[in-house]
Amino acid sequence: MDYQFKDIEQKWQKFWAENQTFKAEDKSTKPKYYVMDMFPYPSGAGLHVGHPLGYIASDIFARYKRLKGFNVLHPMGYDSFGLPAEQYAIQTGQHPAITTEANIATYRRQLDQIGFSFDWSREVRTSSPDFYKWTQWIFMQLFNSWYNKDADKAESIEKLVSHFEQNGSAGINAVCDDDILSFTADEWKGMSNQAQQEELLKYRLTYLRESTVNWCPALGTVLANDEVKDGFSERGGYPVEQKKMMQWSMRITAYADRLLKGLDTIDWPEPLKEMQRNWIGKSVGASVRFKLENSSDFIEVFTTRADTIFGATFLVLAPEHELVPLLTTDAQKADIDAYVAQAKKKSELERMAEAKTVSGAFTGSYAINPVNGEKIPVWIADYVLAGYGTGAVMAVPSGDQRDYLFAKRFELPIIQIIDIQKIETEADPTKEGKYINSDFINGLNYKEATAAVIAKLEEIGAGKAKINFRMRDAIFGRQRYWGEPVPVYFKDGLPYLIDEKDLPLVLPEVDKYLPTEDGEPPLARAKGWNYKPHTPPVAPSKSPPAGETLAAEAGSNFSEDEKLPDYLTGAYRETADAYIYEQLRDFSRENRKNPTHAENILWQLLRGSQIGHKIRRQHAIDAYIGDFVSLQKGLVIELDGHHHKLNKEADDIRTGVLNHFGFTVIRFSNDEVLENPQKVASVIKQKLDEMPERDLSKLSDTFPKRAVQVSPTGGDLEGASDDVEYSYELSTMPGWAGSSWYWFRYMDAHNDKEFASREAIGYWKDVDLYIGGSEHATGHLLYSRFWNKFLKDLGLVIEEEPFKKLINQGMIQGRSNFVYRLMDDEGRPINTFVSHGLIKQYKTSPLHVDVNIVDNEVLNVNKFKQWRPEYADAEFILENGKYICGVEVEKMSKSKYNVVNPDDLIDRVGADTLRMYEMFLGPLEQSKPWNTNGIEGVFKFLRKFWRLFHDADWNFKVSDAEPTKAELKSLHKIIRKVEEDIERFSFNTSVSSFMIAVNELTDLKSNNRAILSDMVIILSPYAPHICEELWVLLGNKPGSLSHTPYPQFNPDYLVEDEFAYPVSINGKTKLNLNISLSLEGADVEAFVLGSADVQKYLEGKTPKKVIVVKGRIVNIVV
RNA sequence: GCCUAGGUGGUGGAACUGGUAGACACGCAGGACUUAAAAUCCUGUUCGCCUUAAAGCGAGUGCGGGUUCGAUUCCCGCCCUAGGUACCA
Repeated sequence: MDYQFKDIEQKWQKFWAENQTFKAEDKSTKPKYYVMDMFPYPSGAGLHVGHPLGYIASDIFARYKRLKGFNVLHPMGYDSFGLPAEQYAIQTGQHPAITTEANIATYRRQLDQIGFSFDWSREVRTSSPDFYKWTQWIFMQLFNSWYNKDADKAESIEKLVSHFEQNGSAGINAVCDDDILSFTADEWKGMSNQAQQEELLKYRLTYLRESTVNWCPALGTVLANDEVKDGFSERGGYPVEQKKMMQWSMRITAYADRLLKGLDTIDWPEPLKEMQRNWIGKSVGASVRFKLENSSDFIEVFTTRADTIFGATFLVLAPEHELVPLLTTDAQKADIDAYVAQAKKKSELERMAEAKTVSGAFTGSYAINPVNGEKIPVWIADYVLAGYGTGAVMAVPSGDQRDYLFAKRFELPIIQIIDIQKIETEADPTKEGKYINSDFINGLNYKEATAAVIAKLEEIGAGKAKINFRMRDAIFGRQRYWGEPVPVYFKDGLPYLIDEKDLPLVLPEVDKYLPTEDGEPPLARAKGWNYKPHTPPVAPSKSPPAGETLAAEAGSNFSEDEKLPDYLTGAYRETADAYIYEQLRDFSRENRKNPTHAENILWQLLRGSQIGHKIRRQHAIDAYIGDFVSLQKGLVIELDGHHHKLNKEADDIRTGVLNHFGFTVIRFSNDEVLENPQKVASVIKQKLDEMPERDLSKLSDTFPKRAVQVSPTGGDLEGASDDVEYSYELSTMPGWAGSSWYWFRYMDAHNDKEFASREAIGYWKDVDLYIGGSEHATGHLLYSRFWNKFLKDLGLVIEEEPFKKLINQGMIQGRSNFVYRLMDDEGRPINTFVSHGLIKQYKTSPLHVDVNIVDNEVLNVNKFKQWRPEYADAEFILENGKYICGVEVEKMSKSKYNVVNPDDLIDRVGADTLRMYEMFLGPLEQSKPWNTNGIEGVFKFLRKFWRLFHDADWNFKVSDAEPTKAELKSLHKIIRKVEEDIERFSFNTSVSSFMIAVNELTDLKSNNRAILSDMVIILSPYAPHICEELWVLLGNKPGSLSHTPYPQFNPDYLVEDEFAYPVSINGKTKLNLNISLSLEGADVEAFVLGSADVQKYLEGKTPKKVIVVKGRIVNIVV
C-alpha cells in the first residue's frame, strides 16, 4: 500500500491513548527528565498553525529523551481562567465555565491529531477547584509569611510575632511597608488584636495596600503594568486611567536581589534575561540627605553618582513631592501652584511627548550641600518622577544632560568636577579622569572618589550607600469574576484567612458577570456568599488566653474593669444569646486586653462614668462586638481602622442588625481620635445627653431570644453559628496566579492532601526544559520564579529556580495575500482585478484574499469566484496567463484571511508532515511568517521514506543481508547528526539531514532491515505515526518503539581512507585532489606540489609557503 | 537614546571551535512518462562575462576598513531590520 497517512495516524493516536504509552512513571530507576510547554489559554478561536510550533519541538525532545533512556514527564494543561471567557460571558450570559469547557474540548481534539506524547493523566486546569484549592493554599502561605533580610529568606509570621513578644520591633530587618511602628515587647503585648493584625499586615508577603492602579473603566478591572500599552489596555485597546484602590499586593520586591542573581544560574535566552534585569532595575548608589536652610527638615535624594556631589548646584523635586508645599515661599507660591497644577493635568503620554522641553519652577527655598555647606536652590520639575527613588534628585549639570539643560534654561551654575570633562555644549558623564573643584576627593579617580564620598556621608550622618530597585510590588487582584477567589474574609475591616479546612473556596454563582451598580466586583452579586468561621476569628499567632495573668502582664490601665462578669447573668446576658455570647466572650476579652492605640486613648476619656454615662468596652450584641457601648441609652460607638473602608457592605449589615436591636451606631475614625480625643469624647457625651434613657428591665423581653439547646452534636448550634458571617474578599486573583506554580501540580496532579507530595517533588525537582513564547518575559516567568523561591524558603520544594533551560519559540506571523481591484476614474471600484505585476499601470485598491485559495502567490481564479457571491462574475487582467497576488507579513488573524488552520493541513498531508514541516521552516527561536509553500517537499520525503520499505508494487519488502559500508555510513552520519541537532535544538537542520539520508539510501537502493530499523527509531520523534507503523511492519511489538534504545553511534563507519582536499592558491579554491588520509602534512604538500594540475595553476612560480590542514584544506601562497 | 538579537540566491534557510559559501527544500526553466491532466522521475538553477560545447575568467554573505596563508565566522567604524525599554537620577 502507498503511504496512507490518515489511517496510520488515526490508528496510532488511538493506540497511544488506549495504552497510555506516554504515562510518566512516578518511581523509576531511570534518570528523570521534565519537558514542559507553556500551557495555553483555551481561546474560542482554537489553534492556528503557529501555536503547535513549540509543542512540536518539546514533543520531539521528549520522545528523543525517552529513546535515550530517561523517565520523561511531558504534561499538558490549560490556563483556563481569564478575560476572554468572561467578556464572552458578559455579552452572552453564558457561564465562563461552559465556554471554557467547550474550548478545551476543541483544543484537545486539535492537539490529539498532531500526535503529541503528552501524559494526559496529569492534565491540569487552573479553573478547576482541585487545582485552585492549592493556588489559594499558596496564597495563604504567603499571607502567613514575612521576609527576613538577615536570613535572606521568607519566614513564618509566627516567628515574627514571637520576636515582637520577646524583643518588640527592635532587631527586625524585614522587607515591609514604610510606615511600620517601632515598639517594645510590652507595647506589643499591650496592643489590641486589631492593632497587632494591622501591624502584621505591613510585613506579610501578600498584603493589602492602597495603591495607584491602572484602572480600565471599560473592562471594569485593574490591569497589570504589562497589560497596559501607552495608556490603553493591551486587550481591547480601552483607555486606562490611574486610580487609587485598596488592592492585594505580593511583596515580590523582597526577592528582587535573588531574582536578579538567579538569572546567572539558568540557561535562558539572553534577551529574556536582559528584560528581567531591566524590569528589576537594580541601581547601586547612595541616598543623601540635604538639610534645609531654615528648618530641621531635610530632602533625601538617591544618586548613582555620589562622586559628583561637589558638582551639585541645585536640587529638583517631583511636583508631587510631599515637601513642596512646605518649601514654597510666599513669593514663589503663585509660580509653584501654577506649575503643579499644570503638571497634574498632563497625562503620562504628554509628559513623554514633551520630554525635550525643559520646564520647572523655583520654590524659593534653599538646602545645604552636606559635603561643603554650600547653599543651593530647590526647584521642582516634572522630569523628576515621584515614583522612582525618593522623588528628588541632586542636580549635577556637568554630568547629567537633563540637569545641564535645566541649568542652562534657568541660568543655574554648572561646575566642572573632572579634569577631562568637556562641558561647553552638553553634559559629560565621564568616569575617567581625576576630580577637581571637589575638596577632599580632588585628584582621586572614580572608584576612590565614590568610596570616599560615601564614607564621609556616613561619618557625618548625611547619607549612606543604597541600592534602589525599579521593580514594584505586584498587584494581586482583579475586579473580575472568572478567577480564583481570594481565601480571605473581613472582620472589623481587617483581612483574615479562612480555615484551611474550608479550601477550596469555590467560585460562587452570580446572576451577571458585571460589576454591581456601585462599582463592586461581580462577586458582590453572589447571594449569601459569606464566611462562617469554625471559631471566631482570632489571629492564629495569638498566645492562648491565660486569664488574669496575661491581663496583669499587659500592665496598663485596665485593672478595674477586667474582672469579667459571670456571662450568664447581668446585662451581658441581656444582649446576646448564650451560644453566641459563649463564642464571642473570649474574643471580646481578647480585644479588651489588646486595644488599638486609638481605642486605648478614647477609653481613658470614657471609662467609668467620666462623661456622666456608663460605658462598656468590647460589648457583645448579637453576633457583633461593639467597641464602646452604652446600654442605658442604646448607643454603640465604633472606631474604624484604615482598612475599614474596604468593607462598607459588612458595616452596613452590622449597623442594620444593631439598629434592629434598638441601638444607634456612631462611628469615628482612628485618625479623628488620635488627632483630637477630647473632641471625640465631647461629641459622644453630647450625643448621650440628647438620647432618652432606655428601660433596661424590659430589654430582655424585647430582645429576641433564641431557644438554645446546648447539645454536643450540634444541631441548633450550627444554625446559631450561621449568624456569625463575614464578607469574603470580593476581588479574584489575577491571571498569573495559577500559572505561577502549575509545574509542581503536574508532578502529582491528583493529590488532595498537598499541592504535590514531597516524594514527587523530590523526584522531579524542577523543569529541565521549558518551551514557550517570550511575551511572558516579565510576567509569568518572573512571578513563577518568585513563587518557586518562596516555596523553597518554606522548605516545600528543592530547587531555587523552576526552569533550568528555557527556549522561546519564535512567533509565527501571518502572510497575507492581496488582490487589486480596479477603480474607475471617479475612484469607484469595478469588478475587475489586476495581477500584482501590473498594478502600477492602473488605479487599484488592494483587498485581502483568503490565503487558502492562493498557491505560490498564484490566485485560483475559479475558487476566487466562488469565494464571495459578488466576485462570481469578476474579470481579471492577467500576466503570463496567471493572476499573481501581492504579499505582506501581518499578524495572523481572521479579518486578514491569512489564518492557516492545522486541521486543514493534517487533512491534506497528515500530522507527521505538519510536524516535520513546522520544524523545517527555520530555527525554532526565530520569528517567521507562515508559508505553506514547501510543505510538499516534506510530504514527498515521507513518501520516499515509506517507499524504502516497499517494492514497486507497494508490498512491504526488506532484505536481511549484511549492511554495506555505504549504508552504514549514511546511517551513522544521521545518528550522530540528529543527536547533535536535538541537543542544541536545531530541529530544522536535522530534518534536512533526514532528507539527505533518505536520498542516499534511495540512491543505494537500500532496503536493509538493520539499517531501516535504526532509521525508524531515529526518525520517530519527528514523525511518530509513520515510524510506529513501519516498526510493526518490521516485526516489532506494537507500541514498543517509544521506549526502545536510541541507536549507538559508531565513528568507525565514518572513517575515510581518502579525502578530496580542496587546493587553493592565495585563498582561492582551484581544484580538488584525492589524497590518502594516512599521509601527514609534509607528504601531502609534496603530493600536491607534484601534481601536474597544480603546477599548471602555479604557472612556473615558486610557492612562498604551503599550508596543510590535515583532512581539511591545502593552501598555496605565491 | 539605551539594551538584546539579527542582516547570506527569486524564497525559507545551511555552513559545528576561522578552512571548498549557498547544504536541504520551495519556486522557476527544460526534459521523460501520459490522449491529456494529476502524480512520479531526470537535468539545470548565486550573479556577471566568455564559449558551439567542454572548460574558463571575474564578483559575491548589509557598507567601509583591519587581523590572517585563508574571514559569513574575529576586531574597529557605520547603515539597516526586529524585539525590549526609558526623563530611572
